[in-house]
Amino acid sequence: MDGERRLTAQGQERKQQLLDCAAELFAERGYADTRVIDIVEAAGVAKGLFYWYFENKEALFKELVVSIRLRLRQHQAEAMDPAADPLTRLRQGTEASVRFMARHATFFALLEVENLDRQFADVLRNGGDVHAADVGSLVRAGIDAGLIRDEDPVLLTFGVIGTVAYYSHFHRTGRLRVDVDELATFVGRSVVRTLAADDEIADAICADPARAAV
Amino acid sequence: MDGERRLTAQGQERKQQLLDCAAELFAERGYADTRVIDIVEAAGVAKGLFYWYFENKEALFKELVVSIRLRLRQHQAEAMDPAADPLTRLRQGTEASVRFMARHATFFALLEVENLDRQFADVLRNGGDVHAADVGSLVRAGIDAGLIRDEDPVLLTFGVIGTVAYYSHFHRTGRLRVDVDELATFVGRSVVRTLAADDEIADAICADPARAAV
Amino acid sequence: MDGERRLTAQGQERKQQLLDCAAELFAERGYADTRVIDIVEAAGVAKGLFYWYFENKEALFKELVVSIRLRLRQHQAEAMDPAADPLTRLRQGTEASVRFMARHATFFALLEVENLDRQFADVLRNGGDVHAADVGSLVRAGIDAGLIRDEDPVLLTFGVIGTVAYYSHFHRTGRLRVDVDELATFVGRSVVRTLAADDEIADAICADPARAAV
Amino acid sequence: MDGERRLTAQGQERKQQLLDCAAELFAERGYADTRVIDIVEAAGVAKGLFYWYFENKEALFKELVVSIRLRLRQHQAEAMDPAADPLTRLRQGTEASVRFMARHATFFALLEVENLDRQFADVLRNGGDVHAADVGSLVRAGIDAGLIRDEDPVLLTFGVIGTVAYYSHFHRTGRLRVDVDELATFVGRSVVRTLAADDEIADAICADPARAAV
DNA sequence: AATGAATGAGTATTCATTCAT
DNA sequence: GATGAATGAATACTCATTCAT
Repeated sequence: MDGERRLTAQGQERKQQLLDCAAELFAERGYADTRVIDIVEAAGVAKGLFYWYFENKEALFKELVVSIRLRLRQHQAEAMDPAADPLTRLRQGTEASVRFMARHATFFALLEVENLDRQFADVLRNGGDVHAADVGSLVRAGIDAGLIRDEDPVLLTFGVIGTVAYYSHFHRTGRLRVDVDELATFVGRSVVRTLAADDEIADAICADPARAAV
Repeated sequence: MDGERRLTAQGQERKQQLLDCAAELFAERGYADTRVIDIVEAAGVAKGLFYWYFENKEALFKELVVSIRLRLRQHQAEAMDPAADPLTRLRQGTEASVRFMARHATFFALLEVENLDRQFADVLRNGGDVHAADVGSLVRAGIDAGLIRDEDPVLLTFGVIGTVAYYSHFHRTGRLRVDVDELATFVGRSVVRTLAADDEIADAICADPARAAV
Repeated sequence: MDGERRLTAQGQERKQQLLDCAAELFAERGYADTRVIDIVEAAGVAKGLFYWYFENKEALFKELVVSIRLRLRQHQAEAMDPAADPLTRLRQGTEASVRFMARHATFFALLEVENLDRQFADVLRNGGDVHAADVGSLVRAGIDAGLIRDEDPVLLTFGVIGTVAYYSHFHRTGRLRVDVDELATFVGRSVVRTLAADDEIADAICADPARAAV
Repeated sequence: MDGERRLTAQGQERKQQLLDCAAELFAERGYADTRVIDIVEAAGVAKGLFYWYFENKEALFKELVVSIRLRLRQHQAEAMDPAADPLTRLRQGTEASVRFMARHATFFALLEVENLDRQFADVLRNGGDVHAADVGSLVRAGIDAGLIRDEDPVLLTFGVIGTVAYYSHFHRTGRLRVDVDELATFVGRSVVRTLAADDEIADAICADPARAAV
């Protein structure tokens, strides 16, 4: 109704509290199986208060998604050495993504709602497109630099995104029982090897010990 | 209560009809947004008949999942040359999977429910595990034959599965606008390149024109 | 539809089989919780056959009630010495009733439906009225003979009926854990004592060892 | 889930209103034939509110049963002279019960569900057991005092309970068309006469004009 | 800001009964 | 007589959202 409600500091906290409780519950049970009353009970407030902070359940979810996407992107940016070559940057971004997704596993379970619920297609798609653009420009730069195989950059781009997403998924759902560090390194190298124009380049990039610590 | 109802030929047809209608609707609108009445209306029968053939909505869904998994596996088996080396077989199976999933895109949208709905975790997980075992044994054989990089076979296996799944997903959801043949070939090669012990092997396997036509 | 269908000998048997199965199930679970399909499954026949023998579920129930009532009445008649005085006859009838109801406990659980389901009020009421008339005439004869207290015969009559019914109920439902013979004797004496004009008469009647063996 | 919801004064009223409406409807049509919507419509509230106050239809019914039982017991307690002998107290309790059950005939029709619906067996049984214990201790005291015949106290106890229940039943269902006062007096005397050790005692107790006016 | 009572649209499931074969 | 597929009316319960206080 208000579009954007002006909140006091205390109000901000309350809202964040609701967002956090909701995120955890959504991740645990999924969107449909999490009732508004579950969220407010987890936060220890009355049902009516939910609608003081959020338009409705859907709005909260979208807010959650946008915020997670944003934080992931920031994390990736911080992990990538601006001075490095595109393929190294991709490796760094990949490792950072795997780590971040493992650390916020509950959050990312949410994003997979995408596949199901048409009602969220737009928010999710939008976030995905931004990410695809980020990766895409690196891939193109890598091709131009002769580091990455000269194939359809769109296909290569989705390969990178998919690899990260799927390994994270299997890790999160417990099918892949390995250490996060090991996983991040493996996925980073895997991406490099798939993209690299030849073995030599791949080996060189993979050998580089300077990987982001985030 | 009945476990397995004995059906006449006509009954079998009716049941299949309901399964088909349901599959289409599930794919279109998702599981939750497809009501039982939608299914029976699509089939042109009365509501009560649904419960003659199925315990409930959930049971129908599970039956659907199991059947699709089964058909995919058969398709893969047919596509793989029993006489070929493991890596070639993986390439054949990968291509066949991409094609099959593209052809039955509506069906496979369903399988992604997995991520969301805990109530189906077991059926879906089970199907996934069977598949993982299939791929895993090929990967191991490939490593033994020196064709595949000597790394953790479990990680490699999930890389293959994830690559196929994600490319199919992006293709199905329209983010990847390419021809199925092109996609299948690309994914097949991509998998080979990621797994192959070195460039030479990868090139040799990828150059082989003898790919399954299914 | 047919009102009265003409049945072959085999048909009669089939019908009786359905009646027996139904009686047992009704007694176990009550009328509402016994489905037609439970009855036919218990009898090992198809659902449709039920409606060959009975108008509907309600009709079967009523038929059951009438038949049980009839048998009880016959049993009582056989137990009562035609030559005996009214109070002795009441004692004999009472004992016989208790025994019969214990023997057919499952049947009699059914009759208590009366209290609940308005739809059966008439059949049940009707049966009860016949019984009340039987007992009533004995009570009146007893009063005339000076054996029974000179009070409102209607009240006394319902006292007899109620005493039998309630003791049988408590026995059937397991609240009263005594031997049937003991119970029958006790109830018989109890009725006599309540009705008898004085202690002497009561003692005399109760002392009489000649009780029906049915 | 909530166990016991904390209610405001207004809430208490609303809940009682629903209980009252439900009691009336249950009595009129029986439990099964009273739909939740009938109850809320009678109370003039929305369907959903029912589930704010009660877990479900069954829970409301059980609450109703417990409350009626409680009130009956209080009524009996008030009617019995603490200084009187056990047999007199039984007579007083009996008369009070008959009056109370006549006054709340609609309520007591409900309790007879017991016979049918296994789902309520426990609540009802429990209430009945408490009552049986109350009566039982008086019976035993009467035997010890030489006022009551020296027979199995359990059998005698159920005789008292059954007599009251059955007379009330016949009265409620219209088979016994007498004045409540007359009925109460009659049942009281009848119980006394059945229990009393001899005529003299019975006559003495019955002659006592000091009966409870409740 | 906060409460919690009130609303009501939405849906899976049951089961007696019918009927073509 | 017998089968079992087909029908459809009937109903309890959920939960997002609103609103008076």
